[in-house]
Amino acid sequence: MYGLPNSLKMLSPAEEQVMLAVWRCTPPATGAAIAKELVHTGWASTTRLTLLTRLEQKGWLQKEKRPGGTVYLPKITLRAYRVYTARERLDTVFDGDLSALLSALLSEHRPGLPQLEAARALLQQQMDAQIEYDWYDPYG
Amino acid sequence: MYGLPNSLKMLSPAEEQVMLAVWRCTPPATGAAIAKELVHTGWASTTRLTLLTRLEQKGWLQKEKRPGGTVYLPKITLRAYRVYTARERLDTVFDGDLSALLSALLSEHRPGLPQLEAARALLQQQMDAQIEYDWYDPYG
DNA sequence: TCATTTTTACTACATTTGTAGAAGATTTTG
DNA sequence: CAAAATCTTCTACAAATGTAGTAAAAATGA
Repeated sequence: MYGLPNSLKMLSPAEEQVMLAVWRCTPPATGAAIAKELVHTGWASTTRLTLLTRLEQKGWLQKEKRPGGTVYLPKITLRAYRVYTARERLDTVFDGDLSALLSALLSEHRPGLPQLEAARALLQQQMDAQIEYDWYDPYG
Repeated sequence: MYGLPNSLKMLSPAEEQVMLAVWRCTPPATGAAIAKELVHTGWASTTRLTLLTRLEQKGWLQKEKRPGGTVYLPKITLRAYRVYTARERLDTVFDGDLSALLSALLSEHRPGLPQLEAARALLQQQMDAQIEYDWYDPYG
């Protein structure tokens, strides 16, 4: 449901920054809005534009010329990208081991209780669903 | 405690594969053992060696010539790298939001109950520690 | 130990990535 | 609308990355 089209390879770090900036904008993201989201990079405007163009060529964005300025529409949702990148790390570096990943995250970081509680609830919910599934599935 | 030395920038995908292969070996990792861990890549042996050399230059590995063959010693532990890369994704793509990351992981994947239970236990443990900390810390 | 196999060092090169100047097109503003 | 400010396109280029050949060195086997 959330996989990326096969043709989309991994983003380079600079490209990723641009995509994240686009996703941060209220759509449709205008050139100016994206620029604002990228001030922290200190890039020349041409650098930003080069990256936007490359992202369009690679199929991550769709550029649309409108009166008042060009807008850039993500072809991939942030949600899909998150699923993809999280999964990629889990499989590549953590051998698919969810608790190993979690443990790495917690080992340096002290998320607040609400964060932790929310995360735990998610897992609990997943577990409940799983149990129900096992219970009712005739092939389980 | 687990941060990478600042001088170490991110690994490229190919370099990461090599480091993962080295970590998979029982130390000390010999050239042959590493090669075995990388058969799936289909790389020419020179490709592998080029990458090993680059990793040494960049400070990820230490090469040691021994009678019987060179061995490669990781200067960075797998554990440290995992912490680093997990954290990097969390901050960059998930805005530091742990449950967002978790939710991305669960949305496509159906880890088994033991996996989920282990993960939940980890969180629970972290929460307990947190609560205790809040309770006793005079500055909390 | 000498030929055979394996490993390593050095070199090479195409592709991708990071970064931006010059110049033309567009938008904004007085 | 004309001048000023901004945006976009095209072009460029150095550095990093992916990939491997050639030849020298080391290990192995007979």
